[in-house]
Amino acid sequence: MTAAPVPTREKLLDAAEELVQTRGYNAFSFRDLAKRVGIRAASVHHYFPSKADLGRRLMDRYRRKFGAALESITGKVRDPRRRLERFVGLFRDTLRRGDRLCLCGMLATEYATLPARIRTEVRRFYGDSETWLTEVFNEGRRSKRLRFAGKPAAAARTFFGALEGAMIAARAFGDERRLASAGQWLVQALKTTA
Amino acid sequence: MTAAPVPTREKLLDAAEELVQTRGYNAFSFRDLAKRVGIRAASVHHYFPSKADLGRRLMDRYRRKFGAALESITGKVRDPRRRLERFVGLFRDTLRRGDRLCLCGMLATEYATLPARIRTEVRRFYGDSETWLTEVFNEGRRSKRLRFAGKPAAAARTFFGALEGAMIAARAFGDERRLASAGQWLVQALKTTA
DNA sequence: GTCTATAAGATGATAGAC
DNA sequence: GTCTATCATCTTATAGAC
Repeated sequence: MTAAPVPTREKLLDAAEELVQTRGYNAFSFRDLAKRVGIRAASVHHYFPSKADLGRRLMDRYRRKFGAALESITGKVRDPRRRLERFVGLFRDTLRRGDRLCLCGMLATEYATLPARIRTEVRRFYGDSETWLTEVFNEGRRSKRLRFAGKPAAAARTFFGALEGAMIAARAFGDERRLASAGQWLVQALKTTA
Repeated sequence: MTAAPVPTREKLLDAAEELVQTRGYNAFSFRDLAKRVGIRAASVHHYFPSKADLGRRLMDRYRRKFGAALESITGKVRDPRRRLERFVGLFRDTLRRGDRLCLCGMLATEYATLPARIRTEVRRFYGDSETWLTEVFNEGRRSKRLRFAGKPAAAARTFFGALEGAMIAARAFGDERRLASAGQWLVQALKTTA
């Protein structure tokens, strides 16, 4: 039994993902990236013609992976309240794996400086996440497991944004409990709000 | 009656503030900054020896200005719920003034790349804001104008982080209603949560 | 696929003239 | 205070050898 070798392209995406999640798109270079993978900066261009292209592929892959994680939750967990807790768990896992932020939150903050291609991917990630959450809030209201005022889509956006914000603060303070606490507070509020 | 001329130092801080709030600390240069003020990049060093120093002064000034705005709210508005609405209003005003993010939220996202001096100022901003909000939540619970589970400090952190996150998304979508909607949702939840 | 070499420009910062 | 000149380094990207 031999482990399949990781293609250089995947190694590059993995390393770039970590760099963007921790430092940001504007704060890493092809040099940084190449060094981590053990090749030269020029060789990165063989896989990704430009930095903008790399950024777009990165966000695209991240969105797909996140989407798969959401599908997994949908398949395994029925209760809307517990689905939200699992959603929070995805953010917590990301933060724990090397003080990373959500790639989407990082890039959204850098939005004004991003190439159009990457911007589109960022918005798509918001769209996917909010669509999934909206469905959870819909089902939660129907089954009376979640109580909240207003439209489910508004609750979904607020919930998602609140986690992004909590994650950013949690990393700045080196205290992951800030994220967990925000998640608990939000779910608690959704149990009891009229 | 002649308007007092704005000293170059203030002009630099104003221009830098706008640049960091929109583009980020890592995405602006002394050249960008100097060009906006009408001097050369080298001259900026006369006022701020290094970029790190500029960043620190910037965050310090921003924190003081924001603190003054909070004091003003405290002096003018009694009702805790309305104080929260005014707090949200500060974020909305910032976003409207040229699609700016909260300086603190921007720098917190870039935290991993920041000099220690700036990091300290970022955490101080969180501290000040959360302290003010905690007092509002305390008073709100006492007067039964705000209802929420858990400690006031936890509610304060979640509230603050949620606005930071909503602001980031609102700018990416070019839709300030995303911020207003999140603010309303949160305040609404705080009226009715057990 | 990876390299070296190179381009053309940006970056933060300093020295010293005016 | 502001400038020009300069530095050493980094940046994204391309051309062409191996």
